[in-house]
Amino acid sequence: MSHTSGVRQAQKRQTRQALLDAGLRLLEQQNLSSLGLRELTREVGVSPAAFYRHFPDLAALGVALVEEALGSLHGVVRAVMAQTSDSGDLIDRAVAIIAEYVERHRPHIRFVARERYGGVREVRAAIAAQLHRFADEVASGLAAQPLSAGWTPEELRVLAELYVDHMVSTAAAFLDVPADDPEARDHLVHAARMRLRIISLGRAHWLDETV
Amino acid sequence: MSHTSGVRQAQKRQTRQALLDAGLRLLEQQNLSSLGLRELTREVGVSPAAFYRHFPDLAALGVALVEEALGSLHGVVRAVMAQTSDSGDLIDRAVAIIAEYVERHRPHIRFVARERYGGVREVRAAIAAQLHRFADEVASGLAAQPLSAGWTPEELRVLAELYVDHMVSTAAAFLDVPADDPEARDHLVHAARMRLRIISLGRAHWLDETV
DNA sequence: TGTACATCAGTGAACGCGCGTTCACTGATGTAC
DNA sequence: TGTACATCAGTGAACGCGCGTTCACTGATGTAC
Repeated sequence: MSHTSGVRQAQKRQTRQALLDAGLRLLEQQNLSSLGLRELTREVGVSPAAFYRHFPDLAALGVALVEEALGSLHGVVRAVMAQTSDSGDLIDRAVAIIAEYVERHRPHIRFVARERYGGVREVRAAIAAQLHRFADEVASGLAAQPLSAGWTPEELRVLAELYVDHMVSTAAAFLDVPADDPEARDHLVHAARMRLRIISLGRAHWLDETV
Repeated sequence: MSHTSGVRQAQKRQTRQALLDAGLRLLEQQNLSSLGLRELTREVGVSPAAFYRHFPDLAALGVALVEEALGSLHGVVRAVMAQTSDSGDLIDRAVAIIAEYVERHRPHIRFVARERYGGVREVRAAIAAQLHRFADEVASGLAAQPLSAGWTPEELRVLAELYVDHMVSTAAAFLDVPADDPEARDHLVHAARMRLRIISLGRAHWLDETV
């Protein structure tokens, strides 16, 4: 029908996606820098040479996986930050959202945790850029809150990074919880909430100190 | 002279240490799981087979590097925690100590950051065990402080983990600062202090909430 | 002190293996008329 | 609609290479007497 859709184009996209999916699957057990090109194409069921029709090398596939893993989280972060107050309710909801996101995207999150300080420069840079964007989004969400009156932009930025750090280390902690251990999960949820409350309490009293 | 010293024993230790040193050097640029045994022994100047006189495989060498990297930090952590108050002074000193430790053990810290969620199970487990011990040490240091009156052991543990998390992510951030950029370094020191102050403020007001 | 034997850290050659990349190709899809 | 040519995703064979591990060995160090 329409020449823009294109059977060929659709099939190519399909193979590309199969490479990404198989890569993610194989990367649950290993590093990107130890993943083999032949190992990957074998898993997909195409010839090794076919890989080059989609990516110049495995680093480029890794960068694409970063986008897949974190791209859709920006909307989530902005939505959470748009909610009004910093009450206990909001904290509980934020933790629940992180926990659920990790559970539904476990391989993606594991990949990001592994490669954040991993051996492939391009992938490290892509992850750092995404986390930087998260901090931007949290910072501008914080700036809109009444509690932030009297804070300099630099101070808000530091606070935002603290929240993002907390989000990352909480997500990484959830990775270690087996899917069938709700008790350990609850324990982690409880600890994450407490940590967030401590940070938020510190935030509320920050200006006391200097006045 | 003494049969316990032993020239042979000393030479063996020397080669073992050369393997560890060369490993650390090579791991500045790559993962443990992509480090080659032949690559390592070539760097040291021994035959590939010589490696097996010291370690069963590269994972065991990784575990030894974890001990080398973090073993000596426990004394430092306990010393910092033994100091009396949670004043601004103490925070500044703690941050300075982290910054200095990272600067003096850059390759070790980089290795730990890389392999914390890396591809080698034994090494991940060794790092997790060390961080667990740090949290224990911080928790028992906190318990001795007057400010901790009214806290349950579980709450103190969560707080300790928050401090350890902060220590880890601060150390990782210092890794990205080039050695010849004191301005970026100062910026990081400032941000790390602020984050620690926010956490400590939250700690000081924790009991307000539930009273 | 001297001698005869034991230990064992390190050697060097050999093995089979899977790797990343290249290349000319095939045949289904797309395009022009 | 039908035909002739262009495009290009995927093939399969070939390449040279470095890998981890094994093995019988060598020769300096250690030990017993």
